[in-house]
Amino acid sequence: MMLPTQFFKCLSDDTRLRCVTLLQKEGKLCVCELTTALELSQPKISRHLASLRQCGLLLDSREGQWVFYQISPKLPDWTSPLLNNALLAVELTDIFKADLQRLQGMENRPDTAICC
Amino acid sequence: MMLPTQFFKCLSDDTRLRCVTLLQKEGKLCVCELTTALELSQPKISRHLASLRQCGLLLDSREGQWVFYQISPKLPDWTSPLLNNALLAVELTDIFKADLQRLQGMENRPDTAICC
DNA sequence: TTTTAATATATGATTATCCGTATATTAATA
DNA sequence: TATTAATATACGGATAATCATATATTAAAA
Repeated sequence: MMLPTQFFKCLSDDTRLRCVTLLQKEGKLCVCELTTALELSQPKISRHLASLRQCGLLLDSREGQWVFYQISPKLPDWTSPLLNNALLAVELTDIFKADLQRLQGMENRPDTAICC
Repeated sequence: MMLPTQFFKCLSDDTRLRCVTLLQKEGKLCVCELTTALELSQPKISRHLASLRQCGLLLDSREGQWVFYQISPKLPDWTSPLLNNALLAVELTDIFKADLQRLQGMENRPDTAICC
């Protein structure tokens, strides 16, 4: 079960906060989308996603060669307003704006590739 | 200036989260009140309060032999809803309830002692 | 079946965090 | 001024977090 301190620890690292808020904004993203958006190494992204999955904050689902992550729908109720306010705070930062822009400018995104 | 990750790091430790939420609830408390409420050693409490003051989350003010701490009024706007929701989450926990009860049951609290 | 793309994990090193204990500082009081 | 109460800090050790690099796994495609 998720405890408040554990929840805040999840958001206390730059890489993790950027992943979580981007997922909060976009709903569902695969590892390579996050890697591109954040401009960080794949192992670094995977490692942080694994820790977020292990503590129950994120849910993963494999679709073919891609693994998609999303905010877990099973989180306790008190997390929801905190996640919303975290996103509102982070959206103000230049780092987040740049992450979102790189994501939207990314070519060959798996979601769009599937429908072609 | 306070950044989101730094803010969450402040709340990612049990001792700090208990102090911050108790201050959020009670407005202003001195070190010995927090030490009594949390049943932790004075140096441990002081060390965490110092780190919270250094990053700008708390404000301290000396009144005679006591040093009072409170949530800083100079925090950026995005912190306010996060602090409110953090309190709502923490208030549900047994640890917080016990902290509050010990605080309210404390004898010779400096605030009340002053008006005698 | 070989190869390639996407993702995960293992390893070892570095750094950060947290703690208990001892001691210093500050202000009030005797 | 000596003492006491409240608070802060210094020190050393233990534990945890983070990272870069290398390698393993999984699924698709050639």
